[in-house]
Order: sequence, then structure tokens, then C-alpha cells
Amino acid sequence: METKQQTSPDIFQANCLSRQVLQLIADQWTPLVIYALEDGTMRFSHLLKRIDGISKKMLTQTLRAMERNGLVQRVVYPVVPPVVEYSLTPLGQTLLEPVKVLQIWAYDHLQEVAHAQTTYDQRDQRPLQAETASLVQQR
Amino acid sequence: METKQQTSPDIFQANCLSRQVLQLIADQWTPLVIYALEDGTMRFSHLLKRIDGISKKMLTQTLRAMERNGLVQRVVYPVVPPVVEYSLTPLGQTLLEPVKVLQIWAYDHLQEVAHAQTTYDQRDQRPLQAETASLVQQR
DNA sequence: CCGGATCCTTGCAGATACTG
DNA sequence: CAGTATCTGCAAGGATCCGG
Repeated sequence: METKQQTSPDIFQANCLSRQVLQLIADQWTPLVIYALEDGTMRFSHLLKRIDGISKKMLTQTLRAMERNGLVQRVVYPVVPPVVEYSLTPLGQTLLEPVKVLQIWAYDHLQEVAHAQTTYDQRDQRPLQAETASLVQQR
Repeated sequence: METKQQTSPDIFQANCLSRQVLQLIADQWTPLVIYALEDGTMRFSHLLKRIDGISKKMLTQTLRAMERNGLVQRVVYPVVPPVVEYSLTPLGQTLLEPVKVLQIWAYDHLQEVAHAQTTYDQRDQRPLQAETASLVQQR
């Protein structure tokens, strides 16, 4: 009972905290928002224009979650019309590097992924049976 | 005509290929599957047990997508009961490093995220107006 | 029995309209 | 301008059945 369940060292456990944290940033928009805020502060509407394809609702949702997780800071200026500015917190800035690593990977392997998809879609229904199947019979 | 629109250099464009590739791996389960296959080949049922919380359907779906993207190789042994083994392709192995970077970040910043969440949930409805608002009036 | 296809329910995401 | 509220459609995801 000395090792509490709450911080399972095994990321494959559902109750593992690092897994839960990982899932906070493993969604469609969070990496893009982080990347968009790299240069500094941005207004809501600017983010909305910058990140092509995101809806107002999704941006709000994503920013709220990120704010809750301490990744972005949200500052509201009580003027009319309202001005709301978002920026990365120091914690959020530490995510820039990991996110960039992912982005660079994506860029570097565009071709391979595209090629793999084409190949897969072509062979389509071909089963690709293993010719070494006989080896496994003795299981 | 050599530089087609399909490869927009700006990741903020929806038609940017690197963004589309990025979204292929930015989901709940793909990073975990990659991480689970680090050590080599695993059977479907083993993955299912190892990755706590994933459903059979989601695992199938995730593995199919990863196979299509060239990240994993799927080998079917036509025996009864069926044996299906999955392993990372060379391309998939190049993702191990980026995924690990993310996972390490998550582990390193557990506390900060948890603390930020607690703080956020406590102040809850407090608006946190900016006291520097007057500066902005002149916008 | 294992892997996965099929149904069916539920929650998520988009569109629109409205408020401060 | 920066959200919130409501409705609606679709797809994620769980439970169940099926083929081999």
C-alpha cells in the first residue's frame, strides 16, 4: 500500500497521471494553438483567422481547457468592444519544443505517409497472409 | 506548376499536408500504441490488455489507421484460433522519439498541470479582470 | 477461442442566433 | 468583439454477434 494508485508509473494504466496529462494535449487543435501563440500574445479573433478550419466554439473550448491546464493565460480588457488576449504561460512555453518535434516529424515524413496510404488503398482487400504461418502452429 | 497548393508551407492552413499528417497521430490512442510496440511485436489481445481502457473496436480502428499510414505492420497467421501480430515499421519507429518527448513532458509537468487545474477550479467563476485595462482604452 | 465486423447509443462538433 | 445557448447531424465508442 506504499505506492499509491494515483500515480501509476505505467503509462498504460488508465489511472496513470502522465497519460491523462498526455491526453490533454493530444487533440486536434491544442498543438496548433500552442504553435500559433509562439510569437506572443494574440486576440481571439486573430487566432480564429490564423488557425484555418477551427470553429469559434472549438477555439473557445480548446483555449478554456488550455487555460485550465495552465498552458495559456487569458486576459480580458473590459472595454467595448471587448478585447481578450491569449498568451502562453511559462508552462505552455515548455510545450513548444515537444510540439515542434512532432510538427517537424510530420513535415519530414509527408512523402512516406502519403505513399503508404496510396499503397494501402491500392492493395485494399488483399489479405497479405503470412507465409511463415506454419511456424506459429506450435503455439 | 511545380509548387502546387497541396503542400502549403503554412501549417495553419487546413490544406497543409504536414498538418494533416500531424492530426493522424494527435489522437487518444496512437501515441500509446506506438509506445506499446516499442519493444517489438505484439498480438492484438496483448495490446488490448496492455493498453488499459481501450476498447476492442478502438484498438482495431487505431491499428488500421496506423497500418494505412505506414506506421505499423500487420501480419495475420491463418491458424485457429487466429493470431494477428503487430509491429512498428521503420517509419513508425521514427515516431518513437517524438512520442517519447511528449510523454516525458507529461511526466515532468504533472504537478504543474494538476496545480493549475486546482487553481482554475477554485477561482471558478471569478472573472479576473485586467487592472491594466485602462491602457487599452486607446485602442 | 481470437480478431473484428455490425448495430446502436451517446457525446462531440458545426451552424445559427443572441448577449454583454 | 468575444463569447454563450440551442439545435442538429455525425461519428466515436461500447455491447454484441460472427467467421474461421
